[in-house]
Amino acid sequence: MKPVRTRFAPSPTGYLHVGGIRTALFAWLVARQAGGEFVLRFEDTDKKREVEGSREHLIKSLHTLGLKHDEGPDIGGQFGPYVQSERLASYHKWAQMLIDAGKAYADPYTPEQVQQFREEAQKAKKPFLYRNHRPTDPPKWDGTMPLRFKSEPKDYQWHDAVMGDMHAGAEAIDDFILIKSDGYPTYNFAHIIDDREMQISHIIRGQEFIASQPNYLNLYEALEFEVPILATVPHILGPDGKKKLSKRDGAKDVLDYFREGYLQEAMLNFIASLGWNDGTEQEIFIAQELIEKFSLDRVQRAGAKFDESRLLWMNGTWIRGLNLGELYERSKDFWPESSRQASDDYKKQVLSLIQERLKYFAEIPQLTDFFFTDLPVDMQLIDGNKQLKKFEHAELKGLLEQAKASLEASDFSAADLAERLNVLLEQTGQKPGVLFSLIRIASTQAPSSPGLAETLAVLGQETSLRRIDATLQAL
RNA sequence: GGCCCCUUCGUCUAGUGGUCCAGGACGUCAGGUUCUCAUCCUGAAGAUCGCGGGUUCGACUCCCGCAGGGGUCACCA
Repeated sequence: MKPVRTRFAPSPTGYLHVGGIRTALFAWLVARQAGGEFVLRFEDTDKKREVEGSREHLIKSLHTLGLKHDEGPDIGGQFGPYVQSERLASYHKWAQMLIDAGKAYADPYTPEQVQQFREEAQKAKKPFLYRNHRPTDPPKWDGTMPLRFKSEPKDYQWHDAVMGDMHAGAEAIDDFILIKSDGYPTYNFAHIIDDREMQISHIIRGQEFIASQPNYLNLYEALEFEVPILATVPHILGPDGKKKLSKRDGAKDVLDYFREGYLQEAMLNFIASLGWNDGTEQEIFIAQELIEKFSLDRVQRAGAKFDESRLLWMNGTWIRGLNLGELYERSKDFWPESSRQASDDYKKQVLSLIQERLKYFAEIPQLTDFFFTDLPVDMQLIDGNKQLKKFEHAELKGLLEQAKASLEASDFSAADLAERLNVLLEQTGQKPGVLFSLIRIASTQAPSSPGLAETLAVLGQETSLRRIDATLQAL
């Protein structure tokens, strides 16, 4: 049994979205499960499409999700370099071997001529096959023309760890380009050489490569390479459920989710369970469980739609599961401006009150602002309240005066406050819906808040009474 | 158009011939938890298993056809 070595091989052409990161996650899980290596490789053979800074961005995305690679451009490894543009000598060496064996030849046509062949095929409603135009006496390859693979078309059957048994006819095989006229290899050629030289055991990649697989098999044969285990992962579809999730259609950068305060664990859990399950009814998985339970053959063959509401739920579940100290550490960048002067201890008290209503950290400001600053008295909160609007302001004022008197005598522990609120209920003969709403609105000026007694306890006596006074004056 | 892949509640899915007039989760709706929001709990609606044939005593599960969706047919990956 060969050691398991998986790879994630993005081209540095931008950021990583949820669909891309899932392929990386699966590769990482397979490696970790087997105690193998997870390799990062940059496929930068298209210099025109390269985006400045995307290499760092890609690495950061991977690491933020906890997908640490064992070998890669930034950390090296014994099979480097891990950047295709630095491996040109290798591609040319193998290309020369193919030429010598009569299995590769120079493409004498201009791009315009090839394009014309393509259009003719299209017009005839036939698939375009370059090999139908294969030159009988190609010139010697001097590096200024593309180098093409001289294919040997035939039927193929192969096994895919996700898709199962696959097959394709000889018509799927063509003379594809190995080396472009700029001297760089195509993906089709380079990845095969790299995977061989880096001793990659599993190729886990997106569905867009399925149609090329017969070509690759043909090339493996010509090169006399062993074919790695193949696993084709279906695309994640956008919310419209049609097209694959793509940057062009506004798919979010995974780092954007972290900027909004999604937890790494939730994201990992969500992405893994999009199109994969362990056969039980378990929904929440920690990374270690994913490593233990993941298997390629339980990955769905159909593409799954990206459902953000499920991610939101999952993130809330993970937030609720964190202990307070951990939650506080993670949420530090998300507190509102108004909290700047507040102590860590105070903020932790606030956090414990909102923990169960928090779905992602970017909500913290709107959930907590009133804990840090006196909001202006908004009579609409009272006049628009379905319980309170039935009362005259004078009546409400009387109720609030009674409440104030009781609160003035409280030690402001949550227990004492709860007790006093109960007594007030009896004394005034009012329903909680009336009395509590009134006090809550007066002391927070927020449309919603955590439980009344706890909120008052955290706000403290001085602040609570000051706000109640402000409301009394407005009534 | 050729080739290839896919098709179970709105969404993610369980399901490998009878235990499925289809189970779970998200979402939605209703009720409960002394106020709001959220959590939590309970309940409800929601899939004639894409359609049509067959095989079988019996099919979501096997076979054939069809339709729909997707991928691909680049000197992009």
